[in-house]
This record gives sequence, C-alpha cells and structure tokens, in this order.
Amino acid sequence: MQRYNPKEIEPKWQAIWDETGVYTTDLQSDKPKYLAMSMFNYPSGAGIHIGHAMNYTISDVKARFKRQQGYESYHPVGWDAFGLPAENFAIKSGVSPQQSMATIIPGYHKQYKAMGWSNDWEKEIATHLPEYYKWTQWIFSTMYRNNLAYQDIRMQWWCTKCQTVLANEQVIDGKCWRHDAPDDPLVEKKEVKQWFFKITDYADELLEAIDGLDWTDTVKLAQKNWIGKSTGAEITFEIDGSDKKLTVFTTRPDTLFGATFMVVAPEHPIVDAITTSQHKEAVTAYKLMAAKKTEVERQESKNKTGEFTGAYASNPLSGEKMPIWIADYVLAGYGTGAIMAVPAHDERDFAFAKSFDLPIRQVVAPEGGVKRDNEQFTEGGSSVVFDPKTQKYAFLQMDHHDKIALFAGGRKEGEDLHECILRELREESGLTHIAHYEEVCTVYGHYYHALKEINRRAKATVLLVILKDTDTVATQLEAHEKFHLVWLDAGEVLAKWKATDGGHYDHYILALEQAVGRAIELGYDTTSDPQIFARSAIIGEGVMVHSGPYDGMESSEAREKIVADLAEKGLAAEKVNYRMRDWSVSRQRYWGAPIPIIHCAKCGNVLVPDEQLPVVLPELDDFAPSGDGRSALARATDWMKTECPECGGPAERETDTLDTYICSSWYMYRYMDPHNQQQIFDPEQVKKWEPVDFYNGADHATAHLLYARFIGHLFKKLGLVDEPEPFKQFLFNGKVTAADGQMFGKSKGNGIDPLEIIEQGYGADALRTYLMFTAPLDVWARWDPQGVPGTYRFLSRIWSLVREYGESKPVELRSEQQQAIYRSLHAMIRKMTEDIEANRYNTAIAASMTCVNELYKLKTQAFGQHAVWQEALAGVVACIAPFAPHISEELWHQLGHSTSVHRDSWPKFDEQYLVADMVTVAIQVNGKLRGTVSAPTDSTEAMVAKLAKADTKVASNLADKQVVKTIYVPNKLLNFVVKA
RNA sequence: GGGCGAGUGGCGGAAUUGGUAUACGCGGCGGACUUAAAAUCCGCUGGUCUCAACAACCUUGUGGGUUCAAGUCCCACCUCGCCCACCA
Repeated sequence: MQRYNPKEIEPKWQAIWDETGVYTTDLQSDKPKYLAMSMFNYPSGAGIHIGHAMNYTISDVKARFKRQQGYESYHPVGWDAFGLPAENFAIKSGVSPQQSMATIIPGYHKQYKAMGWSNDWEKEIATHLPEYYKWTQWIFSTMYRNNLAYQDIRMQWWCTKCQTVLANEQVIDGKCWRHDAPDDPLVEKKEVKQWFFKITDYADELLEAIDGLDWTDTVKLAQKNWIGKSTGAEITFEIDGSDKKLTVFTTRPDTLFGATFMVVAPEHPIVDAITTSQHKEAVTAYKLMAAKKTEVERQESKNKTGEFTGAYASNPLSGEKMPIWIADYVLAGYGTGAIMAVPAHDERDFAFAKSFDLPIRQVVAPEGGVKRDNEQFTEGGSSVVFDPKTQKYAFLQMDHHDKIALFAGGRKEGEDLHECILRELREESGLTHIAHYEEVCTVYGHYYHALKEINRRAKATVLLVILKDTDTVATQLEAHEKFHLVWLDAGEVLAKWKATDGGHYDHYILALEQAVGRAIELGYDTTSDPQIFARSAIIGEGVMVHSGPYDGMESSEAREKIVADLAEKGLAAEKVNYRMRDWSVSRQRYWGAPIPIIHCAKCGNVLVPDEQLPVVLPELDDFAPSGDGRSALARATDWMKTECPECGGPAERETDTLDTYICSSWYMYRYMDPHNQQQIFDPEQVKKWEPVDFYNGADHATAHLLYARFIGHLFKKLGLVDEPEPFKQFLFNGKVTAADGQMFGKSKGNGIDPLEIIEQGYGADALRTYLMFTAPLDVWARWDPQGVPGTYRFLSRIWSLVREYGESKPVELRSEQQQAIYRSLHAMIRKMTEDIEANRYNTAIAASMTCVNELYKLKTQAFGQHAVWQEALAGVVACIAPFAPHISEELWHQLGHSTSVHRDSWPKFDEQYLVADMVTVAIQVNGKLRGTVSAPTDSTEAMVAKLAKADTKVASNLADKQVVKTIYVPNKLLNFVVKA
C-alpha cells in the first residue's frame, strides 16, 4: 500500500487549486456570505514564522469550514507594506522599498500557498500601491472636508545626531535607537506641526458600541481603557490679585473642602501670568527641566517634584487661600492641565504634600462595620495609645474572650471632643500621663452595643496618644464594662482584625493604620513595619467631615450637591473627559502615503482635488529624513513644487506622509471591492459583505481596532456602510512560545520555521492540525517537538484506513454494525460542527481522533466496500478537511468524488443515530460512586434502583443502612442518601 | 500601584456549566509483526497500600463553607501569567 507522503500530494493539490480557482470568491454570489480573516501581514525579508502559521491557519479553518457548509466564503489576502522597518532597510541598503516589496511579496505567495491557506489571490491588495493608497489619501481628504482633520503643534522626540524626528518606539531608554552609546546625547523634544484626526468626537459612540461586540473580553476592556471615559466636573478658582481664573477637572468635587493646594502642568499657559517675580527664576528653571525630561526619567523618579509659583487661589466654597504649584505629575494634555490637590484622598497629591510639607485634611470619613436596623447615632472618639518605652500599644481586651478593641466613648452634652476621648481613656485604662496627642482621622462605624442591646452608628474622631509613662490611676468602669488593659504590637492586632471577616473592623483597621503611621513619622514608634503602616490617602466613598454645610452627607450625594451649588454661581459644570487623544496621523517619513495637501502662500492649506489623486510617492535614491524635521520628500524638489489648485500660483506639497495605521484601518472594506477604480468601494457591494464575520490576531491591537472602528463609524455617517462596526467577531488568539515558555526571537535563535517542518516530510497538514490541536486558541501554545509527528501519525491512520478500504472487497454489514459505525460518525459530525463554530478547534480535532479510533475497532469486525463504510470514511475526510486540506482532498478523490472536498461537502448529523438503546447510569451512595448499571434509555427510577441493588458493591454499601431519600437524574445517575 | 485571567497526571490539555474527574494527544511500559531495527497494529498507564489481582482510601494550588452531590458556586489565603501604569 502506498504510504502517506505529504511531499507528493501537497504541491499537487496546491497547483490544482490554483488552476481551478476553488478559493476564488464570487462577490456577487447569491449564497450566504462569510468573511474570515486574520490581521494582514507586514512583509519583511524574514518570511513567515510559526506565529503567522498559527494566526492565518485559525482564520483559514474558519473560512474553509463555512465554505464546506455552503457559504460563499472569502479568505482574503493583503499586505501592510508601508512603514518604518522597510524604510530603515532602504536607508541602510540603498534599495528602494518599492523594489524590496516587489521581491519580498512574491516570496510570501509561495509560503502562503505551501501552508495550504485558502486565500483568494485574485483579490490581493497591498497598501503601498498607488491604486490602494489613492483611497487612503481620499480618506484624509474626507476627514478634512468633514472638519475631522486639523493641524497643530506638538512636541516630538528629536535626535540631534540624526537631525530627525523619532517615533516613540525609536526612543529606547531615553536615547535614539541608532545612537545609544554611553556618550550619545539623550533625545530631545522639538515642536513639530502635525496633522490630527478628531477621533475624540467619536469617543462616546465608540465606547458605547463596545458592549455589543462579540470580541474577546480582554480586548473589549482594552478598548474601554484606551478611551478612558471619566465623569466629573470642572471647577473654577479665583486667583488672588489677578483677574485670571484657574479651571480644574476633578472626578471628586465632593472633596473640595479637602483641597489644600493647586497644581498646574509646567506647560500650562497661566503659569507665566501668575508667577510672582520672587519665584520667576525657579519656576522657569523647573519648566525647562520638565520639558527635557524623558518619559523614562519621569517614571524612574518616584518622588514628586514641583515649584511654588507664589500665587494663591481661593477655594470657592470655604474661601481658603491655596498655594498654586507647578509639577510635572500634572499632565498638560489631560483635563484642563490643572488640578485641585486633595492630599488626604489622592495618592499622588498625598505624595506631593509629603514632599513639600503641605497640609493634609481629611474630608471623607470611611464607614466600617455592618449596617443594621434602628440604629442610634452617637458622636465621640477613640484613641490609639502608644508607650515609646516598651514600644507597645494599649488596647482593651474583653474579660471572657480575646476580642480586642480601641478605647472609645461617646461625647457628653457640651463636652470638648478631645476632652471626651481622653476622659474615656482615663476611665477605661487609668492612663493619664500624656506626652503628646493629635487627631489622625475620622471614621464612621456601625456596631451592636451588646450590653445596652441597641444598634449604633457612630462618628468617631481618632486620636493618636503618646504616653509619658504607663502609670495608672484607678479605672472607673461601669458595671457592664468587663474588660482590662493589654499591651500589644500593632502588627499583631492588625493581623487579627484583618482575619475577622464581615468587615466589622474595617474602620478600626483604618484608624490603627493611620495612627501607627503617624507615630512612625513622629519618630516615637521605631519597631512597627513602616511598609504596613505607611500613612496614605484614603480612597473611596464615605461620609463628609470638615466640609462645612456638607458634613454628614454621603460623599456621592455631596458630589452632586457641591457641583449644583457652584453651578448656580457659574463656578462649576459637569464634565466628561477622555483619556484618548486625537489621532496623530502625520509622519515625517518617506515610506508612507503622501498627505494630499498643498501649501499655498496665498490660499493656505489646500486639498489636492480628488481627481488628481493619488499623489504618487516619487522614487528617490536617498530615503533618510531630510534633517530639518521633514521627510526625504523635502529633497524631491520637482515633486514638491507644484501649483495651487485654487489660485494656480506656485505652491508646495505637504512632505509628511500618513501614519500606516490609516492604511490598515480600512483595508477590510477594500477586500470587499478590491479593484474599484472609480471609488473607494461600491457601497452596495460592501453592504452585502460587511461586516467581517471572523477576525483574529495575536495582539490586543488596541489602536488598530479602535481606528478601524472609527473609520467604520465615520463611513456609516457618510452612508457608505450600513453597519458601523467593521468586525463582528474578534478572537484574540495566543502566541506560540518555545518548549520552555520563552518567546521565540531572532536574538534567541530558537525560532521554528514552518516551512522547514513541512520540508522535513511532515507536511503542512500535520503542522496545521498540530497548531490547532495543541491548546485552545486563546491560550499560548508551547512548541512541542513531538507534536507534529503525533498529528502526522493521526493523518496517516486516516490515510491507511481509506487506502485499505479502496483495495478491499464488498462486505455485508449486520444492522447493529451499521448502527455502531453511524453512531461514531454522527457523534463526530455533531461535535466538530459545534466546536468549530464556537472556535474550540482542539476538541473538534479530538472528536475526529476518537471517531477514527472507533472505526479502527469496528474495522476488525467487518471491513470492506459498503455504502455505510463509504459514508463514514467520506465523513471523516470532509470533517478534517478544514485542518488538513491536502490529504482530505486526495482521499476525497480516492473515495470516488470528482469535485473538491472544499466546497459544499460538510456532512449533517442526524440525531437518530445518537440515541442509544442502553445508557450507563452512575450509582452513588451518599454522593460517592459505588458502581454503574446499564439500563434502557429513559428508565424509571424504580427500574434503575432495582438494577442498582442487584450490584454487589452497591448492595454491600446499602446493607444495614436506611435509605433516607434518593436523587434520580434520568439517564445519568441515581444517588442513595443513607444513614447508619 | 491598578485592572483582568489562570492554577486539573510526567507534559499539552478535556469535563455537555452542579451530576461517573483526568476525553484526545505526547511521553512511558508491555505485547504482536520482523532474522533485526524502523514503521505499523493491539493493550496498560493519577496516587497510596500490593509481586499481582480484588478491595479500600486519597486526589483538580491551600484552608473553610453551601449542597444528596463541587474542578465547577460562595469566603479567605498562596502562586503564576498578561495588560495598563502619574489620566486628577
């Protein structure tokens, strides 16, 4: 018998598929459509690697499955050809990127075909070809005409040695990627005029549409985070001795009374106007320093830096004077570039206040304990008491159990709060010799007063009390107060409280942390762990304190009330902010689509008329940036000099090119009408084919997906599409790593070359099947050198089975033999149909393996030419065809078919073959498996119970015991609940 | 620091969503075929105890809980991975 030899059959069928156009999609077809694709490839000299093999096989399987199911299925192919790597290669080698692409891309054709991917090559696209980028430019023009494109000056990285602008990814550890030696200069920032798309206009609708997408959850979350919507308010502050006002954005207007200073970004325009002459020098120096700082430096320095401007703002509610500082932790590009600093409730403000010794005032009191009915409100305080000599804290311990509490009590009518707390301490502990005390925080707590039998809600001010000595006077405990004084480490008590669930001690824990943290700061406590007890900002909701008329309100309520009150005076307004910025679309680079703008001295920026598109990228000899911040195009004088489309006078072309993200943000639409010369695409045709049914990639690709969605939403507004979302389903698939879990990489030299695996004789089919089988698609797969031989063996078994069948003689099959074959076949068809649909390729393949194993067993009974065997083998071949297209096509033909297995061949499963006469029912005693019985399908409980009791093992477990009840799940299990 | 996710045999991973844990594959062991090897085919393969079998008990990161029944649900903890990271 002829052996399974992929080296023979794979090239054979690849050639036949090419000739017959099996994978050519009829975009006008009346069949239901299906469009499956992976993110298109960036062509480089390296060719495809194992990651590509994974990505494209995933969408190929999906496309093939649908094609076999009778869909007009389309698996398009294209090249994301513009971009930096090709340009850098051109600069180094002197070969134009146009020429490199012309040699590289045909190389990919061979590799894609060797993998057996069912691409439609008639509709191939490439973003660097004028016929494509004509429409990329048209998108720019469309943005411009719809007031969605504008020019602005932004800071850009600049390498003084290269005399060129750098992209973010070219800045490595603060230095230029080509000049990173120790004596090379740090990159600088330079102001550059750039083009932007106003994607922020679409922020809200792009955010809202996310929930309706059938995408991997983490990717949806990444989209949301990128957009970064936050709701809050803008509040306006008056500045002392100036008619200028300072507006800030905050999500916590409720903490306004806790604002103790203001911070503005160093680049904020107000800085120069308000800085007093005394502080001018220092502020200017700080601004310079901040401008030079790289991102890395900013992140390295954990300590907050800043400079006082000498100016003061007034708190619009309390009238309090607050110093205005500048600091680079406030970003010019977000909100208004200025904040009100609330150190008690914001980590960054807290750190800043500590650095510069600015006041910290708590205004939100967290609430702990469990809320109960009919609570009585009390006001009072607690004390955290420390003895520096023994380095221990004093607590109360209940006489009868080990509950530990702070000293606490309610305030009497007319009593001073601090007096009250110290009085309670004296009465409960007898401690009176106090060296120092101060307020550390205020908390609210719910508790049950066991002796008075009432529920309480208490507002407690917490004092840190430092003792002179531990001498005591007699305690004055009331009859019900049965507790005594104990000295403990703060860490022990904290651990104990934290271990108690239910949140009963939450407010105590906070009070203890704050108090101990303060004792450490003051230098009294030298033994508690400063990591655990570091004082920090109090984040979250609570009850308002130290906030004048808002005291006692819930913070969420105060938030609205304060904004409303200020709004009446025109000093505040609700405001939504987005983290997302407008899309910077211009690059001072050669290898991209030229921006279709002409600069005229008389008319300003003028759009190149649509009929003059494309603005063709001229071929040059030198592709390096021109040194003045412009691309190499600035040296292409003939190209650059043109006339103004409006006045006909002399004018210059824009020398910036478009960000490659634009090219990739609309390519899916071009796939649907790739050869259109008249328009970007025919809207009617796209409306038939949109959206992409299945899209996958091994990256969150947050920016790419967001930009593509933006284009979709814009096209919807323009009436070019019906569906604003371009990708219906997106699967974020895992990558392939080395066997040891390390990433594959050129530098590591551990790469796996898919073509080499194919060449070794295992073939593309075994490789494809292995990649889809080894792990769920969203899990990172580890490369197992034994894996491909394993799937090769599986395919060989199918091969042998079909070949043996072909050489066999006719046989008779008994009805139960036929049934057994059918049951096995249809179980596989059902499982594979469902699993491939749901992207569970690994279990789909497992189902086909199970079926093949069963057929091997059945084969020993009776094997030979018979309609049932013929059907079973054809079914197996058809079902593995999406994974292993070559072998299945070969065997399909060997089984007598004359048309391709890859169209309209997917078998349907029939439930009738899956219903068994007998089922295995598990028998449990008290939930433990004690045996199984074989019973007719849909047996009654009584019938199964009878069978079960006949089982010796079950019977022995039931002996001497009384059956209390039974649980019966038909066709599944019977559970006897017994007691001795 | 914040967010998300995951811990199941020697390994990659299954488990119809609360109902027989370890499907399928890899690896390992044994057998058949062969002069022999490779290839192929068949069988066994979670642990403890045991020469072996039977039986029993244990087992889904750890500890508790809910339930007739928990890998699956709830609470706490441990470990790992990923993404974001001064966004007010």
